[in-house]
This record gives sequence, structure tokens and C-alpha cells, in this order.
Amino acid sequence: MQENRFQRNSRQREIILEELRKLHSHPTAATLYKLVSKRIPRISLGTVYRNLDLLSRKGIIHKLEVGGSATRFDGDISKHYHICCTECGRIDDALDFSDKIINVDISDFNGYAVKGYHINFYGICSDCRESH
Amino acid sequence: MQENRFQRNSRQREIILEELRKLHSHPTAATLYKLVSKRIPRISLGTVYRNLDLLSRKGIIHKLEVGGSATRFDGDISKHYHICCTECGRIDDALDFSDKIINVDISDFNGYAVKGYHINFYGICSDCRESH
DNA sequence: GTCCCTGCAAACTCTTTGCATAAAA
DNA sequence: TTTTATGCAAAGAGTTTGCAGGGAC
Repeated sequence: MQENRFQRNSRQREIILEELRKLHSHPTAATLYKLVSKRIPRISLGTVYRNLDLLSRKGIIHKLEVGGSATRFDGDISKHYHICCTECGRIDDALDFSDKIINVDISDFNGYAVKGYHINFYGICSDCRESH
Repeated sequence: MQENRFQRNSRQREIILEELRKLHSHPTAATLYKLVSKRIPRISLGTVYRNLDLLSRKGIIHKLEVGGSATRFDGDISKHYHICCTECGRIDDALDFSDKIINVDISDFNGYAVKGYHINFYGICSDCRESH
């Protein structure tokens, strides 16, 4: 992250990004805070929020547009969808099959300049299916 | 709402539903609370939340699965999508064109029993386009 | 040395909940 | 009369922010 996208580089931001990229579990800020705390014990939750917000506004990570009380973050910004378990709240990656999904012209709709769309699948994950 | 779906019928619930159904603006609980307050001045925000939750769990209204800090509600449960303005947060209805959208088999995915999906479009609404 | 970023804590927004009372049935 | 639903207020969860001090450059 030796990029010029920030006014300063900080160890905190570097490690937050590093830890987020290790995961495929789309953690909340609180989860990430716990992980990062192991490496920077005195880091504050506020710093985690500030950096996650900054990173997502720079397009380096994604805030997921899924329901649920807490915002979830994704270090993988390649195009892909998500599938959420309605039982346990777990979120997994789903492949990008947008070419097979969207084949109507949505460029101008209801007066909107349409920029894109979010798709989230939902269902019951294998773990929850077993425990039923 | 003379239905047997509830243990009791209440004037509060009736009016909350009535006001929600008047709107196409997908209001938050707080917005709806202000409207309903005009008709029932002593109603509490807690009652609005409780009834919106109840109504959505009975399938009479929908909680929208869109991003944003506050949950939004929709009194129209016919199948349709939504489009959100990234500038002002406004949410409009979008037609249901699911038959043209999803044409891959998603019934079993990644071990999930897939139940469905949510699609939200986003872009810039006509009002915001003008003011740029 | 400058000024951005941090840690800390307080504040803020949205939502839920416990309790006594009011109102359906 | 019985029991659910309400109003009120407090509490809870998630997130943001003001400020003084520390660290990047």
C-alpha cells in the first residue's frame, strides 16, 4: 500500500487491509478490530471504522450492500456476487454470472441514470441444512 | 385488516399499514412514525417498530433489503425491484423483469439451498441529475 | 516542523425491550 | 375478565466524531 492515494500511510491502515484480505468471511468492523488488535493491541475501533471507510471510498475494498445490522467488508474487489444464509447470517462468495443474468437494457430507467446493480442470493448454508 | 393473522387487531396497526400503503417512497420507521402521529398523536415509535416487524413477519409488508443505515419498508408486496439514488438516497420502484434476468440454475449453489435473490439497481435520479 | 492520523471517549442514530397500563375480545 | 398491544423510557448495537497528542514525511 505504498500508493499515493492517501495523504499519509499508516501501519494501522496497512494491517487492517492485510487482515481483511486474508479473510473470505466478509467480516464486520468489530470482527476485524479483534483480529487487528492481536497485532496492534492499542488500536481503537474508531480507527478501524475510519480506515475501512477510507479504503472503500478509494475503491480498495468494498462495503457490502447486504441487509443485516452491521456493515460487512470485502477485501476482494473482483466482480462477484454474495450468498447469505438466512439462518446464521454467514455470507459466502458467489460467482459472477452477470452475462447470463442481466440481458435487458437498464441504462436509463424511470429517469435514473442507472450505474449498476447489486444482487444478493439467499438460502440456507450447508452447515445449517445439516443441523436441521 | 380484519384478518385472523393477529391475536388482537389494533387501531395503531391498522393506521400504520394504511399510511404505509399510501406511500411509494419506501419510508423508514421514523418517517412513518411522523405521519401516523398526525392521526394518533400519542403513538410511540416503539409501537411503530413492533408493528412494522410484525407485519413484515406475516408477509403483509416488506422490509427492503437495501443498504443504508435505516431499514425501509414497502407496503406493496407485489414482485418488483428497486432502484436507489446514490446521491440522495431516494428509492423508487423498478419493474419486475426477472424472467429476463435470471436464467441460470441457482437452486443449489456452493452447498446452499438457494431460496431466492434480491436485486437492487442504483444510479442517479432525475432530480439529482438536474441539480448537477 | 507540518499536519494527517491515531487513541480515547463521548455522542449519535437506529432499534429493541421491560414494565405498568390500556384496550381488544 | 383475560391477555395482547401500547406508551414510555431506558438500554443496546453499530457507527461517527471532537480533541489532544503521536507519527509520517
